[in-house]
Amino acid sequence: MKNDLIRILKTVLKQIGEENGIDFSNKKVSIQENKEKSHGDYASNLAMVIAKDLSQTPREVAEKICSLLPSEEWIEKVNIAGPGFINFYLKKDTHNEILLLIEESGRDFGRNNSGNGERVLIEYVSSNPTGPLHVGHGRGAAFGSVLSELLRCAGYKVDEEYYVNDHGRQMNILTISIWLRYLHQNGQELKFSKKGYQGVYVEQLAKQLAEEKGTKYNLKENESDLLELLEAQETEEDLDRLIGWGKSFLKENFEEIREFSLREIMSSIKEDLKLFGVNHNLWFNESSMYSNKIDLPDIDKSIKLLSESGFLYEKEEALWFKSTEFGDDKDRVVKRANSDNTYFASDISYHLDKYDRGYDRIINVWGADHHGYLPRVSAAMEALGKSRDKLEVVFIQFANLLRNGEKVSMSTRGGEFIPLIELIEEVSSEAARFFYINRKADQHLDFDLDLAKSQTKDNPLYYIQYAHARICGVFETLKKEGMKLNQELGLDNLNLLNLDKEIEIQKMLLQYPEVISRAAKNSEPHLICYYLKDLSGLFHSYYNSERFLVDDEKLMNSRLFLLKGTKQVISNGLEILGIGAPESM
RNA sequence: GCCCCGUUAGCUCAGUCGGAUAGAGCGCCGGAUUCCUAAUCCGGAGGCCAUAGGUUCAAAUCCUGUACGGGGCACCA
Repeated sequence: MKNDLIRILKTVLKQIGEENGIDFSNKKVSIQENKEKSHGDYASNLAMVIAKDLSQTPREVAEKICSLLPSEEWIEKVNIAGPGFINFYLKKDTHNEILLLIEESGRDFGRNNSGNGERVLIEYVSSNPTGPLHVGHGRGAAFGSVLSELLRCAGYKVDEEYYVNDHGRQMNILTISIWLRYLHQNGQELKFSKKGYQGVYVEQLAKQLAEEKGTKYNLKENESDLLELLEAQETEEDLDRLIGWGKSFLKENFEEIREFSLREIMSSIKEDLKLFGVNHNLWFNESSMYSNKIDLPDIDKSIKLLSESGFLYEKEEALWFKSTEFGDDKDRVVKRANSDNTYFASDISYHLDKYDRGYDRIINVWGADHHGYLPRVSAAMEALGKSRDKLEVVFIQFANLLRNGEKVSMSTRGGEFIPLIELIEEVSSEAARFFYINRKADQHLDFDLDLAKSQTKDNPLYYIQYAHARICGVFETLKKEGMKLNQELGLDNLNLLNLDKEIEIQKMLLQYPEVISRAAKNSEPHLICYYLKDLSGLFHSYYNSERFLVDDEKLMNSRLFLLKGTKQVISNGLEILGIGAPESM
C-alpha cells in the first residue's frame, strides 16, 4: 500500500513537472506512517518539497496534487493538513491484507531478497585461545550471531567466521604457564610467574595434562637455571627468557603441550558458544598462514605483495608500512627489528585472504577499543588494490554488568575475568542474548542481571514470550472446548476486525518486514527487540479489553485469525534473535 | 594533543536515514481480576532533546564550535 501510494505520487509529480517545465526526477517521493491517528494512515510531504520550485505555497501545491490523484477503491479519503501534508485515510478492511500475507508466508514472513544472494563474511568473537570466553565477549558474540541471521533473512548468503590467534607470544606464554602448573601438579615445588596466565582453567588443564601424560614433561634433575629464571619473574623480558629456556628444555614436547593447550581451550570455547546459540561455520587459524602450504594464505607472500606496491620501507631495522599514505595517523610496523611479524602483519594477510575468497561484503565485529585499528587495516587493503568499502566494521561498545543496581567488576579479585558460561548459567542463554542485543551497538550497555532473571513485565523478554504463550493459551482453551479455528470463516470475516486496537495491531504487523530490512541494512538488531515489545504491548492491551472466544462464530474466528498472525510474527522475530517462543509459561 | 562513541523524563533507553502535539519501561500517585494465564491492563504527574551558532518551508535528527562522560592512540595481541 505504501509503495502503491509512492507510485501514484510519482506519476502525479511527473505530470506537474511536465506542465511547468521542471524536471522533478531527482526528487525523492516518500511516504510516512502517521503515529497520530487523526492524521490518517499515511502522509506525504511532497507538496512542501516542491513548493519552492513552483514558487507557490505548499498548500496550493498540495491542492494541485490532490486534484490530480486518481481515485482508488482502497483509499477512504485524502486531505491537506498542517503546513502542507497530504494525509491518506485508508478503508478499514485494507488493513486485513496483511493477515492474508502472513498466512501465506508463515515462517518466511519478513524475509526479503534485498541481499540478492550476495556472499557476506561476518567475523566475530575471535577471542584469543588463551582462556575461556568471558563476559566481555558476550555482547559481540550475541550481536554477530543475530546479525548473521538477520542478513540471511535479507537474502544474503552468510558465513560466520572465528579467527583463532594461535600463533605468537601469547600462546607461548600460555604453554609455559600450563607447563609450570603441571610441574607443580607433579610435586615439583616452584614459584609461578606473575606474568603468566593465572586462571583456574590453567590449573585444570595442567591437572588434565598430568593425568594424560604422567611425568613425561617433568624436570629430570636439579635445574637451577629454571629456579633462577622463576625468581626473576618481574618483567616481560624475563618471561621471554623463560619461554626460550622452556623451549630449549622441552624441545618437541613444548609443541606438544602447546597443541594440547590450544585444543582444550578451543574446545571449551566452542562448547560455550554452542550453549550460547552461536554457531560459526568457519574457523581460521592464524598459524595456517605460517604453514608454508601452497593452498593456504601465506604471510610472507602478503608482505611481499605489499612491498611490491611500494608502500613498505625499512627504518631502525624494522619494516614499516606507509599507512599514512591512506589516511592513518602514523606508519605501522609490519616486521619487528627482531624479524618477528607483528599482529598487524597477520591481519593484513588474513584480510587479504578474505578478499580473495570472493565475498561481496566483509563484516568485522570488533570491540570499540579496536577502533584505532581499522585505519591501518583498510590502508593495507587499499595499498593492495582492494576496495576499502567492502570491509565494514561494526564496533561494539562495552557492557557493564549490574547486580542490585551496582556495577559488577568484570574480573575477579585474582584478575581472572568472569567466564561467559557463568552468565549463561545464571540468567539463561536466551535472556543473555536478548539483553545484549537490546541496545544499539554503539551505545554503552548496562546489563541488569536481576532484571534478566525476573519474571515480570519489567523484563521485556518475558513480556514478549508471555504474549506468545497467552495466544497459545487461547488456542489451547479453544481446543479443550472441542472447537478449532475455522480458517475460512475467519478469512471471510476479517472486515469485522475494525476496533481501534485491531487496526493498530494489523498496522504493526505490516511494519514487521520493514523493521527486518532496516535492521539488516543498518546492522541494528536491537530494532527487532523494540518492535517485539511494542507488538506484544498492543496484544496484551487487546487481550485485556476484548474476549476472543465469543459466541458469534464469525467474530470469534476473525479474531482468532488476527491472533494467529500476531503469534507468527512474534515467533519469527524471536527466531532471528535465537530465542524460543514458548507455548506456555 | 589527536581519533572514535555517547549526552533525550528522577533512572535505563527508543526515536522509522529532516516532518505535525518527542515515546516506552522502571520508579512515583490512583484504579481494574465471579470471565481465554494479573508474568497482564487502564489513568495521572514528570522534557529548554547537554550547550552556542549554522543549513532548511521544517532540526532531537544534518554541519561547526564548546562542555561533560566512556574508550583508544606499541617494534602487545
